[in-house]
Amino acid sequence: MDEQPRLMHSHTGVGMAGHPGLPQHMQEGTGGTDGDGRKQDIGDILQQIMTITDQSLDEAQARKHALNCHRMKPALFNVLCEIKEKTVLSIRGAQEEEPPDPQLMRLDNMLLAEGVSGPEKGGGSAAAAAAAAASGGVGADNSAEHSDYRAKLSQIRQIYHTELEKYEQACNEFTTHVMNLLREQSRTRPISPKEIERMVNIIHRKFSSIQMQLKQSTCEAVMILRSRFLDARRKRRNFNKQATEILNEYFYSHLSNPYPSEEAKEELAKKCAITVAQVSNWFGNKRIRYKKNIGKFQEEANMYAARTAVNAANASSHGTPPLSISHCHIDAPSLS
DNA sequence: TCTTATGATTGGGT
DNA sequence: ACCCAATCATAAGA
Repeated sequence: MDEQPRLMHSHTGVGMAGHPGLPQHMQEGTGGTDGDGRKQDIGDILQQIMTITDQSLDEAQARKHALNCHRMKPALFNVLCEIKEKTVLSIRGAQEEEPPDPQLMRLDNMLLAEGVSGPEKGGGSAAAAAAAAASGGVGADNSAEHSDYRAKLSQIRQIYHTELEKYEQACNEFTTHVMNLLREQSRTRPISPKEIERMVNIIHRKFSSIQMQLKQSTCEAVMILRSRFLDARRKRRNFNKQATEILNEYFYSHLSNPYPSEEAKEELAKKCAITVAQVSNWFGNKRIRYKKNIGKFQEEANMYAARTAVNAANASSHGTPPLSISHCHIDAPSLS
């Protein structure tokens, strides 16, 4: 226990006043008497350092060894650690355990939803499905339509993952390095395991803040990609022929009242593999455009009327008339 | 390249 | 909430 003080005061009485290596203001203490005492100690130590010789180095080495091997050393370090722990706790307060950052959670959720941070293939399908629904593409051209989107998304995903891995690796390397360093130092200065843990936490927090930046920029990239590829207006695709025929068939066979009910819209949407909203859009467009130029659509109207008539005839010859076809108007309709 | 067709959006009305 | 009308932006055709 008394080794340390002896070491500190082994060469007492040699003041530091006027020492060439020290700036003047260091010597003119403004603190109280306690500060003066401490400065005196520091002066002693400095003086010792200045007068170190090979011999004294050996001597110090021997002393250090002796100190390390002292039977009371663990106890001393324990006490010192305890004192340190208390001061640290009083300084830092109770803000150790912070709740998970809501913004980080939001970013995580979004990345997961976009299939960037999720499992390799499964996550992507959700975004692809959303893309399909938004663009209104159907069937075969669907996959071709979004292969580009998916390629870009997976590119983002790859960059994200490699970066994340890099950060993680760097974090782990740094953490182990610091831990080793602290463990090494704990032999010569009091460091409690708790302190090491705290240091590790600090490092992790730093790295996770870097990760958050990565996540944020990834999110931005995905949003830009989405807005570019999924803006249906930009990437408008015509409905396929079959869907258009189904819609036209309904329209011309209900020319007197071309307003499908919610249920009818749903059925049409299912048949055409498009959304109900798209069905509504189609009918809205069709009605207005038909009304604007009935003449232009006359041929089309006749064609569909004839076709439905043929269908009806065929169906009735088989004994089962179609449910949906009630009547066919070839004349000008009642749109107004 | 210019024109037309077409799906989606917007704004106003009921 | 639904519709109409105008408009946008792109696809498809000439």
